[in-house]
Amino acid sequence: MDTRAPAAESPWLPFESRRRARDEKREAVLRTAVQLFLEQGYHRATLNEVAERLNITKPALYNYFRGKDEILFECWAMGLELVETSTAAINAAGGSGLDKLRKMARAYGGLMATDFGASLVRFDVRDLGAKHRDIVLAGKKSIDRTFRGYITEGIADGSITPCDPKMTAFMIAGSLNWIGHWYKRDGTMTPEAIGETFAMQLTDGLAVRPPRKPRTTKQHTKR
Amino acid sequence: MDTRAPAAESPWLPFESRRRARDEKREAVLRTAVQLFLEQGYHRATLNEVAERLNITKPALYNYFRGKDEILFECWAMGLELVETSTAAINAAGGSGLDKLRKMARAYGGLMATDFGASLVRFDVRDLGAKHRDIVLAGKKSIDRTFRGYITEGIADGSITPCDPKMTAFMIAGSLNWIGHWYKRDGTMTPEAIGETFAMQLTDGLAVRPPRKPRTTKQHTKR
Amino acid sequence: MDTRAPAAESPWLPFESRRRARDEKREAVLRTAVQLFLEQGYHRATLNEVAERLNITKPALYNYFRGKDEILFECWAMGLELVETSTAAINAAGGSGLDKLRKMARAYGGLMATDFGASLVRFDVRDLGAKHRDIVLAGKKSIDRTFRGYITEGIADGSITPCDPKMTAFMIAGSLNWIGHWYKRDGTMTPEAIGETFAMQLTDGLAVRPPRKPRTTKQHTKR
Amino acid sequence: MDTRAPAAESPWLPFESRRRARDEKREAVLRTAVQLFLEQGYHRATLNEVAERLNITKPALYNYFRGKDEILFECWAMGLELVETSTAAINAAGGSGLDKLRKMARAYGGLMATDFGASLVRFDVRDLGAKHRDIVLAGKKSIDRTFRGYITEGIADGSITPCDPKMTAFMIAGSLNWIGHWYKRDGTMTPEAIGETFAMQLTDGLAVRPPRKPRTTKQHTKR
DNA sequence: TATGAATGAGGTTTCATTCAT
DNA sequence: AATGAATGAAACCTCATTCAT
Repeated sequence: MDTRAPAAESPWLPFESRRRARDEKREAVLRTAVQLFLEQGYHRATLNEVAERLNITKPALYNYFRGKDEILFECWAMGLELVETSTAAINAAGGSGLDKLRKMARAYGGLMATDFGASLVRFDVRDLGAKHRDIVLAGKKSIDRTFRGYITEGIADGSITPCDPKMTAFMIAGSLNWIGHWYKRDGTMTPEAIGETFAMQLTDGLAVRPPRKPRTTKQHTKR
Repeated sequence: MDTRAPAAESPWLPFESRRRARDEKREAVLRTAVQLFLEQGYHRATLNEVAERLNITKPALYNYFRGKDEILFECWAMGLELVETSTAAINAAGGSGLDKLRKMARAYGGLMATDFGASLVRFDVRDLGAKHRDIVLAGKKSIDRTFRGYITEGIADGSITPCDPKMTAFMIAGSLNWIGHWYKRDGTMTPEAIGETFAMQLTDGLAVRPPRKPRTTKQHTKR
Repeated sequence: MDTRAPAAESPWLPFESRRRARDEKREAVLRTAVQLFLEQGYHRATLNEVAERLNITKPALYNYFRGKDEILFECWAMGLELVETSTAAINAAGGSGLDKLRKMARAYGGLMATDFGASLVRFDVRDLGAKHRDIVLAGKKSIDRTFRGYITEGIADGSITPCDPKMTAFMIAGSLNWIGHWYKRDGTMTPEAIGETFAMQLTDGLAVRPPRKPRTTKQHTKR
Repeated sequence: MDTRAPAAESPWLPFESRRRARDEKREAVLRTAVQLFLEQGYHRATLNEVAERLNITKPALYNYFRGKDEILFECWAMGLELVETSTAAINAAGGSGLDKLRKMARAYGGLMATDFGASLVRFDVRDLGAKHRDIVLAGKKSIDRTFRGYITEGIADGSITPCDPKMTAFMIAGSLNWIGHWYKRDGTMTPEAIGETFAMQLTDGLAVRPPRKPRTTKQHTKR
């Protein structure tokens, strides 16, 4: 019942603004849904409650999404997009393999403390339709390839100690993924700090170290 | 398999053997269920299919378990038991903090490639009743404490480079937990090998290293 | 069958009428359910049959009630309301204790020949949830208190022969309650007639009688 | 399997005693069942719990009864038998219609405070199979006829004020039946006392009274 | 675009009952 | 006579989804 009349000046704006309104609502649904899905788990969460939290009714959701599993898919899509943005930036910035790996760990670790980021590891691809599932699996594979790629690169350019890239990627990514499971927003560390810590410590063992002088004093990252 | 002749000698054996039969069946249910739950996810898996795979009918399951969620709980309980057995052995063997941590990583990583081990990280505690949930959460907390304990010990005894035990434990355990998500039985590496690899690489960065001479030949991490 | 034309005049009516429609349906469910419950007994009656009789499907019932036992509770609530209405009217009208008791017997006895009235004595409180059960028990207690109150009043004001109010109330109410068990709608007596008969005969023995002259002709109870 | 040899002296006794044992067990089942049925209601009570209370297992019950509804029927049968015993005694003793009615009220009222007596009014004939149901209905009808008969007799012999025997019987029996619903064993009045009170008060209004002198002092049963 | 109402499908659970031992 | 195990039937309930308005 919005009765303000902008229609006079431009027959086009209302359409635009209407579309924008629509997109905003769609996003609102998504943000609410992802929270609920994370809170209660996809299966226990009901569309009814999603709707309730948005002060609308269940069928209204179907104006924005084709069904529950499409909402789920979009959560994943958002997460994947965030990751891709990060990797694009990292690739663009260049640097050694180790550099990139560290940046990636930092970024990805941070994302894991995010609703849409956590979606990547807290939801179950088997809840998706075949088509969507394939897309998501492709996205996850791509992330894995990114990690492995940086490691391989690093080994090649000498910044990373030789190792099995596949296993090492699993190790690092697994460690970061797990953040999505234990991170609580009320924790003491910010997502960035966690990403940073993990990035350093995880890659510390991998860095090719310059010959050290006999230790005299302890000189360490933390503390 | 038990071919010892029963009834003749003792009226007591049949009772024993009956109880054994019961326990065996209970275990069979559990093994079938955990596989199905892992395959399809707890919510998609139906008791009907569990029963079908066992060539019995659904209500027969209720002879062994009080309900679906009790089956789920027992999967967890099995996993926790396995972990506890491992830690007990590790503690009994003694050694430096680093030693223990490595052994733990090896054992725990190996378990993650196991059905009941994977239960610890693939299922959702919110699917349990309040009572069972508390037990499981306590168990998980205990595992976390074990990891942290070994790290703290190691720092104290000088075998581990000082670090934040909490974050480090999260890192290591997370990395190992992730095995439960990606490991497929058809993979090329045995669970033990994976546990071994992870154990070494994860703890390598933590080990306090003797002063090194300038590198001449490659003699890296993997020892 | 509301035939007043709605939508033209007011955008508000449709809402009203919709709400009314909803209430009417809820009531229809209740009337159908109470009949079925009385016919077959609460446990033998299935929601499926309730739904069938209403030409809807079972889950549709859940739009109006939270579950089978809530329907049961509402039957009771309807019955209790009817009784309360009666007692309110009786209290408002005033009169001697005996007067009130007679009116109450008449009204209550009549209700027992009613679906919702019979609910009060034909259903089992143990089929209710704890909360609802408490409400119903309170309601029953209140009815009992009403009977006893009238008797006590009557004794006090001299209209009723002294007696044990508790036992007498049990006696009278029990006698009336039983109507709910044997009354069949096809019987020869109307509910009102039954109420009347019971009211007179039950209270006749209680009435303080004026000294009689030696009986010469039969002039008894039935008046 | 029983190899103790009492057989020598009498091949007949063991049979007798075995049958007696069987009957005793059957009765024990019945007593336990009727209690449970009254406590929880027929449908909520499970054979499992009946068996548990008897320290046997569910299938063992089937040695004594053909099924749950047969147990229910036997409860009724016990109740009916008790009533019939009473009426037989009353009839044998003779007396006026009023006398018999009073005795009957006393006896029947007392029975209602009994497990098997309460069975007559607390259970639902629709839970029985058709055959058993017919038997029970016949029994209830017979009880009704007995009440009506005494009343008719009393009217005929002048001991009871003329009235509608059908309604009066309903009234009296209903009042007594209700005892089965409210009587709790821990109450202050014994079953006999209740029967007595009800018998007197219920029939008091019916008795043809001798001309009374103007009341001077209150002289009443209770208080 | 949003809603109330209704549906279909399916799942867990309970229990009386039977059967082989 | 008694048991453990298993079954069949059915009931309640939940929820995503659709449809008419």
